[in-house]
Amino acid sequence: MAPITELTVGQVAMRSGVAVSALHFYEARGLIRSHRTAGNQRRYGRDVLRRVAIIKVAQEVGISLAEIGEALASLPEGRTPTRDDWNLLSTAWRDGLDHKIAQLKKLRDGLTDCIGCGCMSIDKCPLRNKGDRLAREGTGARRLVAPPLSRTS
Amino acid sequence: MAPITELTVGQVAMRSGVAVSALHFYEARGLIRSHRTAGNQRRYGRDVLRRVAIIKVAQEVGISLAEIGEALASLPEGRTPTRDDWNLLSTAWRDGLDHKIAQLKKLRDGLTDCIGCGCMSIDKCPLRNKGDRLAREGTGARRLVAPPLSRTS
DNA sequence: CTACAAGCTCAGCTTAACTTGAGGTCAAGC
DNA sequence: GCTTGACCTCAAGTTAAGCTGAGCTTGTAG
Repeated sequence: MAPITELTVGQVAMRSGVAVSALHFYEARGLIRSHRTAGNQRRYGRDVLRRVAIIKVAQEVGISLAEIGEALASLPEGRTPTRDDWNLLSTAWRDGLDHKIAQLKKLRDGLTDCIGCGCMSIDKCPLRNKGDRLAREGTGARRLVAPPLSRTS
Repeated sequence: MAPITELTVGQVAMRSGVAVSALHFYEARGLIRSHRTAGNQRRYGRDVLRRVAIIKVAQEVGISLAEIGEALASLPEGRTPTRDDWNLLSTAWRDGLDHKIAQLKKLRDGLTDCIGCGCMSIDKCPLRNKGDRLAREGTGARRLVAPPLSRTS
């Protein structure tokens, strides 16, 4: 019982809930891959659905596409990823999330005290100092949150 | 012992750790205010330092400038904000932060289970469904994280 | 065999949050 | 009185993460 192995962009879009244009975009960024039919149309393997699902989930917690791309790149290029492959990835992100949660908690707990207290000089305030990494990260727009997750690479 | 009440952009930049251009930008967005000298140069009151500090802190937790602006707008325009004014503001944000932390925790706890289990179809997976609000939020770039905080207005 | 939906590519628009640069002014030291 | 550094304004560039539309090709259903 050979399952329907190949999916068109439209099908992937429908099933994953992301727009076709977004899929094109992810592919251009190397987050997902496809091969082409004789008529130059994209065909995706089934695992693309899971990849896309992960992309969405990761984005929701503030991980940038670039970082997601790095993580996904750690998955085997040739074969379909096993459960272990995925778990490795999710474990790595768990650490990042833990860190982020801790960060947010500290901010929450410190905020009320700190805002009113006048301690907010750059050097002394714990709130300010925590984010110093973010302070200088190249030019252009800064990411809104996402502290660099620990990378496995 | 009259304290140095007036600060130049450069001084504010140095003390707050943000670039002069960013201060201009915040001012254009109405997040901070200044008056001008005879020679058209900006002069800031001391409370601008705290405002800027808050802007930075809030940004680190993923609050957009627009939302920060709204919150800061709740501060009294005329007089220097009292401690109570600031506390009101921080309390409002605390709720947002609490919500966000809870969200992140649920994600973290669900991630490892969910990624490997194949449940990630759009309809069934709790991870996917949680973020549905974010899925359609106008055109253009989406914010990376920041679920709309409860506004006081 | 002819519509018409679905694909394809490529260029350009969008938002957020700034930065950079050009071209000109202000102020303080020597 | 002049030079130098800090300011000023305004326009345009930058990144991320796509969306939109034009113009053209594929594929499939009637």
